[in-house]
Amino acid sequence: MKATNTRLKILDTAQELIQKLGVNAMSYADISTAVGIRKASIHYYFPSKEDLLVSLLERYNPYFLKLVDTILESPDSAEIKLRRYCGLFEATLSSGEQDKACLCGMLGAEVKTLNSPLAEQITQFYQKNEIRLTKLLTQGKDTGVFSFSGETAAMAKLIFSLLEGELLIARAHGGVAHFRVVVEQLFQLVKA
Amino acid sequence: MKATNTRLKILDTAQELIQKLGVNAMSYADISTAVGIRKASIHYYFPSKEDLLVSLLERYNPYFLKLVDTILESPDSAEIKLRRYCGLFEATLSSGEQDKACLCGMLGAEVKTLNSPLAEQITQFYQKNEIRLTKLLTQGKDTGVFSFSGETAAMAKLIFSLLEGELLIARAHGGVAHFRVVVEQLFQLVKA
DNA sequence: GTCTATAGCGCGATAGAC
DNA sequence: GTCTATCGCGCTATAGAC
Repeated sequence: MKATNTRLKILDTAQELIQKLGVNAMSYADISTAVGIRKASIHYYFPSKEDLLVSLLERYNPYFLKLVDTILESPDSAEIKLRRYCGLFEATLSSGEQDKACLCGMLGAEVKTLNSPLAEQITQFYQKNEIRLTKLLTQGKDTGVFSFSGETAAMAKLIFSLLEGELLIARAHGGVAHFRVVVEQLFQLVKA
Repeated sequence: MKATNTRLKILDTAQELIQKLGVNAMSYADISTAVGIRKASIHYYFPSKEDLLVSLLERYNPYFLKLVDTILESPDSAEIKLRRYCGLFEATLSSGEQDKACLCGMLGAEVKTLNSPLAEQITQFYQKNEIRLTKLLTQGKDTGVFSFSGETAAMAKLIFSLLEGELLIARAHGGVAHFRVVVEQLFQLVKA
């Protein structure tokens, strides 16, 4: 697991291509062009495409969840924390020069074309986000900044599906403006 | 008649494959196996893959929107209407033997790999659903069965993104049960 | 309308030189 | 580690027989 520069460039490029186009439209040829190496060199680091995808999620999931944990452990109010959490998704949509979706959102759409180790990594990403959102919402209710009917865990599932779906919808229709409208509406629903 | 039957079988099969696997994982070979004809015969009806996709949306969009209009024009309460609207999505998820997402939800994820006539058809599907949801919510507010803060149009966008996202998430994690939990939570948020 | 046959390309993957 | 060269496969698409 040495972090050579080439290896990192391959991972970065593959991730960007998947977030933009999807797994099944991303190819070793695309990566080799973007990185400036030959296809065979990619196989040196990642013998099969599945190896590449597994490594991608082994890097992405902890990375993203670490960002979430940093938000959760901050001294901010629950409202600010939720805004920062939504901001992670908005940043994905508007960073770089192209519209990107969440890596696990894209992979989720195409999950029926993937093998079990990958499917489980995707599922775990969803679960862990729901758990963290549940904590965040619980804190918000306890501190009196959030108020909504229904189960907190159900609300967490709702928010996560909303953000993942919104990321995919907004790329085709409405862009960042659409995303922001929906996030503001979400706050209308949960604010005390 | 026989010709028409074959054409319909091709469209049905292509739609099911896309809803399950995505556009870029669906192939003429898959369709030919399922329908029981040869690849060349599919090209007789749909010369290029893009022709097939355009025809698919020319059929799917009016079909789905007609179902929605039937719900809107019914004498049901706004709450029942919204339940029936969500039911259209749940039926997609649980009908047949396999998990399927919304056709336009799947295509939306892979929209960056599609040409402009298709991208516009997808965008229009989103817009028309948001417009109809806005009407439904307005009626619900006017009749006193719905009550929520914020703009009605923003709430419509939120609900549509939620349902599209939930369809994709639930296939990988939680299934129909997950879907139902989220829909129930949605009703907690909008009910007066 | 449906078939066989095939063209032409891009894909993931491997062998072996350097 | 990176390269050239190549394999075998699956893809979209076309030509032409029936």
